[in-house]
Amino acid sequence: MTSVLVCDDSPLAREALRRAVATVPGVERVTTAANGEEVLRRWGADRSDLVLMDVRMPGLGGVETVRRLLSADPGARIIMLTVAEDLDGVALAVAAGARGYLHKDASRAELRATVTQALADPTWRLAPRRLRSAEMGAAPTLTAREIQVLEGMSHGRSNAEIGRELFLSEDTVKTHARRLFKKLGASDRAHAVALGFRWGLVR
Amino acid sequence: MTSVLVCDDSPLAREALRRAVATVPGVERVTTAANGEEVLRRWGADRSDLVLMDVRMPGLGGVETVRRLLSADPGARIIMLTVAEDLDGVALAVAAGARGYLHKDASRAELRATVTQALADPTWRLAPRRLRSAEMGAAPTLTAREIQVLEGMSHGRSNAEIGRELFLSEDTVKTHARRLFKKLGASDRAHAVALGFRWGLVR
DNA sequence: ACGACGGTCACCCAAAAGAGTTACGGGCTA
DNA sequence: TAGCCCGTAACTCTTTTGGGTGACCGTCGT
Repeated sequence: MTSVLVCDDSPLAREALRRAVATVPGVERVTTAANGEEVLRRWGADRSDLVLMDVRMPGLGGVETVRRLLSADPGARIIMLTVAEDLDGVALAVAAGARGYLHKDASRAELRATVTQALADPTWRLAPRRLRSAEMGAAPTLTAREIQVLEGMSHGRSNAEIGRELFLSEDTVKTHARRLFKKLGASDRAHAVALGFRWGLVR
Repeated sequence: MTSVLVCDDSPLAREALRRAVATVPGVERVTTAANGEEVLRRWGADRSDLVLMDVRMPGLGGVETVRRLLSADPGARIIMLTVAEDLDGVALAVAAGARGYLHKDASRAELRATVTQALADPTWRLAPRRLRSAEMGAAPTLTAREIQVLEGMSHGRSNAEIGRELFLSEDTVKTHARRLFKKLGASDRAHAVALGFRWGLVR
């Protein structure tokens, strides 16, 4: 009897989570709790295989609940739920023994994948997936020259300056620039530099 | 001989951190490394009492470096440095054994307090303080508007487009642009975007 | 051997950017 | 209250950019 406990103080979020978790293959029962106290109170009589818990809750916070739950039952598997960059909460919860965390704005698929994983592997720890939206995976390939030009741009040099530096004519630099814009899908040099940073092509 | 090792791939941040840490009472030596490999390579011959390490680094990431460093020397004390909502990194690093973390935009006082605490108490763990004030070292302070304009630039928008987006005239956007260039020491928008990334002002 | 690609360069042209300057109102602070 | 910074805006003037296009020469792989 595989059961999951969802704990969140917001009824909307709780319900949404309950429904999402219920669609995970293998999950036969999903119970909910509105706060940490409720989780602890019921844990003795009714344990679940996995707990999804909001980091930020009124009363006992998520972190304190993790601590108490684990001291009562060291085998409890807990995944924290978090909105935004709740660094403190997540870090503390993980330090306290939570297995991982999920962004609340993670996709349903994301949530299900993580829950599936956590249920399948009792030793599972921290496989926090953050959706990299669309295009991640197709890293644009710039030539060495193009990278040099992009780097020049990132150092605030004009095309003419880059040309002097690389012993090229300004026109050639412009050609490289145009080509790398195309490859990166950049609309101008500032955009190209930003994309370069985001892709890890320059620093 | 109390020594601290600062590891960050960004020369700007590294230098700023080095200077800030050097002002902590009791710290006699501050060494720096540009990447995880360097830290590990030097650790055998030259250990420090505390390591400040960027979460996000090329090559061995901060997290992997933490793992390896701790498996080599379980007593190593490490504090992660992070920009923005680097949830994955921080959570992983803490799970791997880092003692805590610091936002890169924490104030200098913040940084010093945490380093002092970590050095004073070998058992210290996770006292992540988040302060707003900013200006670590020479970190330029941009106004909200200026950041918005910089972000617009990083998305490849023209001044006119940014203006439309923010309900400003193009001329006003240009004014903000000129001012933020001055603050960042940028020679053009591409340079400004690069510096924004290097300082962690945009992503 | 042909084609694709990369590196080099040139020319034209419209649009954008950047520098300099001025200005006004609001808010905070010394 | 005077000063300073911020946000807003406009104006001028010069420089730079970016797009389009065409071209020549290697190298590589098919």
